[in-house]
Amino acid sequence: MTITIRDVAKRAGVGVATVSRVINESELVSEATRETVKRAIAELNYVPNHTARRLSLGRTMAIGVMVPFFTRPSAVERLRGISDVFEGTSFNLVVYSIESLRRREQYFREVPRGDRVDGVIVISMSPSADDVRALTHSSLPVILLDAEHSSFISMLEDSAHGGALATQHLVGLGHRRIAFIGGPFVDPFNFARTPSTKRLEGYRQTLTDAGLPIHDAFLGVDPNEMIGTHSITAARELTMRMMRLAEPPTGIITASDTHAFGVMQAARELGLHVPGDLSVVGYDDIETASYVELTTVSQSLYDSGKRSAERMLQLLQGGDRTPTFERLPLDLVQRKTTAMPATSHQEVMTRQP
Amino acid sequence: MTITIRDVAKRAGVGVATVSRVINESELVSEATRETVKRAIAELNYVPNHTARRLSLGRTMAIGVMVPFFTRPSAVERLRGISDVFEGTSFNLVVYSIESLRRREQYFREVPRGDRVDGVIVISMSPSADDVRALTHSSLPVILLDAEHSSFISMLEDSAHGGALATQHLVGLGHRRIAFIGGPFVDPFNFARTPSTKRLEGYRQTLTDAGLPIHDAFLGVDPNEMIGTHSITAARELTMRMMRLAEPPTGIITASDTHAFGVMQAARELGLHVPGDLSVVGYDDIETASYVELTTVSQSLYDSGKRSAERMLQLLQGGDRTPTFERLPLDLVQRKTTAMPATSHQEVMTRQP
DNA sequence: CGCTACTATGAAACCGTTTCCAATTGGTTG
DNA sequence: CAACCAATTGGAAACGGTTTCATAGTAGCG
Repeated sequence: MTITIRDVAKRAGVGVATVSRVINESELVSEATRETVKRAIAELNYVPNHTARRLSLGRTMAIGVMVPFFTRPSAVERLRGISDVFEGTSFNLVVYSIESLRRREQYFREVPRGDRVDGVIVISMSPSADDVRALTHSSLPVILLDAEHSSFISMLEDSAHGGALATQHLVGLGHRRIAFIGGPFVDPFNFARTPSTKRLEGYRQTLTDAGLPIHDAFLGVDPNEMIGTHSITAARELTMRMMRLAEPPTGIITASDTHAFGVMQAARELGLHVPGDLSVVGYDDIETASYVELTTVSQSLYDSGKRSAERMLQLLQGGDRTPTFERLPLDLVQRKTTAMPATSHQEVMTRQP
Repeated sequence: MTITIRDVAKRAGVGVATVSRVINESELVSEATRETVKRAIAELNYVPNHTARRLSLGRTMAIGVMVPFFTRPSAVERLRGISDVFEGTSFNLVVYSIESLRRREQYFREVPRGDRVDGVIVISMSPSADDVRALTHSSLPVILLDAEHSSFISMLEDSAHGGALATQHLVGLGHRRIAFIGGPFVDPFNFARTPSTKRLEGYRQTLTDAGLPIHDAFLGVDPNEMIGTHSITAARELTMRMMRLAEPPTGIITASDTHAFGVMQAARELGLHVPGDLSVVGYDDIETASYVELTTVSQSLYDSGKRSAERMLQLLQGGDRTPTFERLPLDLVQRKTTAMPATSHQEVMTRQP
């Protein structure tokens, strides 16, 4: 049915080995035969079978990215960075989207075997002891992005610091009643603490340092199990509730830009002006954040994706594989959703019993 | 190095064929040997080599999605729909992201060969004559999403109708000076007309039908070659220019939500209130559109992705492959960026010479 | 002119599965 | 008890490439 290397060999009147050499641009072929073979390839419209090649080569020319919910905005940004790097190479990018515990287990079992990819970038997942065994057993190069483990090259932001950055920004503007909305706090896939947890810690620490009280009513916990799913509506409802308190917050910091969008939606519905009546700080700096002029903590998602892919490329070319830890940069990007608290508004609200 | 089916066979004291039968849950193995083999597999921690299996089987258990710039919001939405469907099956999803003409050609040449995937979903690309040949030559099932060709099952919205919907909405609200911002009008990858072009047609037709004039100054052409790249800044600048006209538009319809975001950004910078001073209509209804309460033409991106994946699943199970055309539904989603034109503002502006 | 050294080439082994086909076994039937 | 049948089983041939290794041919050199 399909044309194989043998058909080409027959047509060109040479052996299969020679055809293979021509395909792989080996030097060991005379100019004359090379031409003959190339013509035969063109005439038959032959394309080498990828699977067969993989099998015999032992290499796949593909790198795998394992990522939970790859359509989440932050995942998309990182993937864009990774994709842009591999675009220029002969490596293919295979995205393993993890949307259930079953898939997670399956992929951690199968992908590292090395018969599917030549390297793995794991995003936003702390590998379990079993995972580590699976990953190290194969001798595949591994990079952890937005996660950390002593056995692998890891790249991660300092979430607590990020939470502190956001909080300090509001404190600096004069806010004294600052709420936090975020979650989930436990990763449903590996039961580890999520970055949200640490961002919350940074928030608490900053308030304490500033001598400000920590109110339970100012902690909004997104009850969703899945990261990024419906976090907008969750944040919207939490905000609604908070803003109806006798003494509502004047500023809200969030654990993700998506949460921040929910907060802003609630503000709109309540007729509150941002930042006049309420300041909002996001986290991640996804592309959309700039459309709506959201003040946010920038994770340089795109750049970190790019960086991890470049690092992977080095590893594939025999680069040093000793585990290193890279602290990703974090910046507060001030846009137009934060301002000094409106004292007038504050007074009006406090007068309510 | 790695353990193969032969190692298992040796350990279990059986032939490789038997081991293979156990793996594939064939009935033709006695209960006793099945147990022995299973134990051996467990002891050796054996996992079948995926590539070898593919080669031997001729099936890949993967379906490919070819899509330009898969991190574009609209592409992400469609992918999410597709991904959600395949999540429940044993098929893997392989995304072929097309970011250059070179890649486009490479993928159209290689992917349809059938040694990589068992089926192809092509998004937002009209296949050229060569592509059609390549796609039909292999006997792979093919589905076109957001594109149309008589040789394949196609699913596409009526862009002209969508452009008309948006325009009619503004006309109905009483707007008489309506601008259009969109582009690119030619797909850089296949030199075909883009949906933008047809949306523009719908806009023009509607204005003509309503007896309204068509001003050249009210046509904003996004000069970007690449779909979705920097369309925000392009739209922002086009809006800036338009709003400084002696008689600026009171409403702007766009060829994508991203363009609409650019329009809104410009409005904010000019101190114009949306929808009080300017009405804005987007196109696509990407997730972000609802955050910012953008009135837009909904393409049901997620649903269309889902639909195409389900259809593919049917084909893979031997479903009918005769080319059909499915017109995707289109709806105007009215949110909060459109309203009646402000007559006062209009008057003020028209008085300027 | 004979020997060596090197280049170009093809046959065959290999990668790790699945599957066809033949062989063995044990049980049933006439 | 011979013959036949069904149920298991294993050897070997695919699948379509790459690569080792041996060999034929040729050029260089003394």
